[in-house]
Amino acid sequence: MRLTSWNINSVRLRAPLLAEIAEYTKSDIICLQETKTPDEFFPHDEIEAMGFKHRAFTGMKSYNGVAILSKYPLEDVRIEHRCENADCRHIAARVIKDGKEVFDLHNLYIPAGGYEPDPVANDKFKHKLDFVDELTEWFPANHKKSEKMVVVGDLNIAPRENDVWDHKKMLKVVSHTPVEVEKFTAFQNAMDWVDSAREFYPDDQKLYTWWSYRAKDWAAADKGRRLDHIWVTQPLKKHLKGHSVLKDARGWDRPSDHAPLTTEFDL
DNA sequence: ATGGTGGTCCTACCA
Repeated sequence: MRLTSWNINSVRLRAPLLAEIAEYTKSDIICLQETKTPDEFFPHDEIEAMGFKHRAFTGMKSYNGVAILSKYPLEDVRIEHRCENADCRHIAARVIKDGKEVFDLHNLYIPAGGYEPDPVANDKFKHKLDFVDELTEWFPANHKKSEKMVVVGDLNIAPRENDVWDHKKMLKVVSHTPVEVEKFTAFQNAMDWVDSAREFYPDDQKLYTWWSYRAKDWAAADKGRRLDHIWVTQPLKKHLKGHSVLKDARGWDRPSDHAPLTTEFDL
């Protein structure tokens, strides 16, 4: 089974690229963030044609929006809200293969947090920190570490030194500040989540999933950040078979600023 | 130090 996560930055605009990515990554399941599309305009026909007969999604006009596209049945779809806010940033479903649940899948889009890394001066940064805090409490309150679970998404935090192009320069930049990393780590530890990327690309290697649109030559500058993640609970760790970032997709025509990432399971 | 780009939807707002 191959599972991909991609911040698509408009599912309507980039449905053709999605088809290429689905084929290229041979994905059975694709989780999207920033679909930016109200549910009534979700591009079902194009996605059905890609072979994803099972879809769970929640969207709104212009902002946010998450979707799970699957070749396997999805059950018990849950649309969750954090921070007493109606934003479409968390959707979950049970993935069913051969009549049995293989895992409970959670697709997240954590707030980006604005520019100023100060929760007093910047409400967006406060929202981001509060959102992560809520997740840290919510998962253990609603699930057990012994469950087979997967969390994917644009978590908008690059936690490790080699998850950014320059650790020292990035310490004051939202996405890599110490307070974000501290809360991110607490969230990860709360369920003993396994970071599937770092199972295959150790901490001493640079690994990114996002490159700014504003860079003149994003590939040459390579000032990336690893903002997107695929985590699994401990019972799934032995089923991890590989991980890759489709960096090439960042260089395709009219790209998202995020590259897709794929984890392969022997499930 | 600043501004650099892109999506949505028409005016800013978000990333």
